Amino acid sequence: MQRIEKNPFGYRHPPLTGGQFKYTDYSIISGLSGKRGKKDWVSWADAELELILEDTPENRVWALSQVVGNNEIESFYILTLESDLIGVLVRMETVGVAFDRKKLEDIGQRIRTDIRKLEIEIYELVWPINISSPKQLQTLFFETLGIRPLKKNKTGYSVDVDVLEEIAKTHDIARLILEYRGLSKLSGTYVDGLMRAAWADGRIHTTYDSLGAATGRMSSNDPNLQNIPTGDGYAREIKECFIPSMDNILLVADYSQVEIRVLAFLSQDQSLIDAFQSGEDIHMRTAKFLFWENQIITSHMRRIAKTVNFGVIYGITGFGLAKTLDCSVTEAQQYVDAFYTRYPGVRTYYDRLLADARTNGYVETYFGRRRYIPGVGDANKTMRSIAEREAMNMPVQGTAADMIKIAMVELDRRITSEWLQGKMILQVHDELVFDIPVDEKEIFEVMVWEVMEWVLHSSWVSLPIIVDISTGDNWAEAK
DNA sequence: CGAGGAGCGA
DNA sequence: ACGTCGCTCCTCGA
Repeated sequence: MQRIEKNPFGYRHPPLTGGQFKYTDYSIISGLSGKRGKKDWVSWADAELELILEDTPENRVWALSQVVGNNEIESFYILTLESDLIGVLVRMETVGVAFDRKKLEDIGQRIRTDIRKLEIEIYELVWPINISSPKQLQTLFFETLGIRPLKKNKTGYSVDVDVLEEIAKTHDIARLILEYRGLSKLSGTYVDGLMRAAWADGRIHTTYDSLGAATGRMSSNDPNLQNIPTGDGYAREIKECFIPSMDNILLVADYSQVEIRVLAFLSQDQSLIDAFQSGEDIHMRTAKFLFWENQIITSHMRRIAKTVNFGVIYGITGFGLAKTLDCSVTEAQQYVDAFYTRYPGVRTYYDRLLADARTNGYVETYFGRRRYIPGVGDANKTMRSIAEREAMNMPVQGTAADMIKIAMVELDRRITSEWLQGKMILQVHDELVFDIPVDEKEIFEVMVWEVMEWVLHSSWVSLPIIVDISTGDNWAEAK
């Protein structure tokens, strides 16, 4: 059998302004067995990949087994899904997203002006200092100003946003530094970064790593388009720079609270399912459980409930929740306990999940994607707790990732078979963005809605999956 | 050039 | 120790 050299199916993108090239790894084997620790991918270099070209079930499983060993073969469904997704991602990367560089340049100038003003204000209070140096800020606050440190990190005392918010109550300079930080982030990562990333064709072409996360989520890099700011002000203006192609509009479709719905689906908790079937606001429902059933729920109470809902998915502890909510550990623990009391199926689901993880050494999504978690058997309590949170989170995050990947493959297929001009251009974990002609708006709305909601259905439980769709002349408007 | 801190998103 | 998953920018020291 002929051995194929590494990256035989490499796809080369059109040249950048500076004559650089981007390269999309076209292999389907890389990483399919999941990470064993940070960045510890299974190598696929020695697989005989021509078998994958033949694309038969036996060949795929054989090729995979050459790399990962027979005991850790991924489900065939996931292997097929990842294989099918490769071409979809290549098309998305190649099309890219249109980008308004002039507008970003203008935004950048205004941000830089604001930064200079802030620098002057800060330097009137302290000079000399590098505001971007945590080390120097540490010296300023905890030695020069004699403030009591709140939080430690590996190298000393933290000066992150939580700490500075606290210091800002008594020292104005902390507030200025926070403003400076925010603007610096926008200027460096988003204005300068995106300006560098824009191609001569006036578009930005990210690169997706289909197996970028250990849970099955994708990641995006060069540039990362999955962490474009969402806020108001400059952040919103930056997002407005992402625009449709000439005469087109952007259509954004995003899953509503998909991870909590997935938790309801996986755990089969009747109370959680009822909440979604009734169409009630899930955070409001949890708030009623955590506080008094008939009491008026304030926005503050709803915020706590929302934090608890998300926290549970991450395997949060009373201590961690207390830190997030800035309340006592006792109070936070009461919230966590109340959640599990009112959604008892979630507790039994997690108990069963962790027991299975200890038995099998892995957890898996509804569709059979696996993550190996050796740490669940670790003698060290800290290591074991970390592993348990990973085990609890993966099936939820991973099933949501499976869902949107399945939808992407199906939507790509329909766009092609129905000869539509619109294109799928971006994925942000629970959101898909399409660049479409105005006259395809209704077709896309119906099609995207149908496919995205269809991917998680079963005969024994009816759980509503809700997709919100909106359109606009830029990414901020369409969101 | 890499580690660490920080901050942006889901 | 203390909530999951990522990527990129900056500083600082080898």
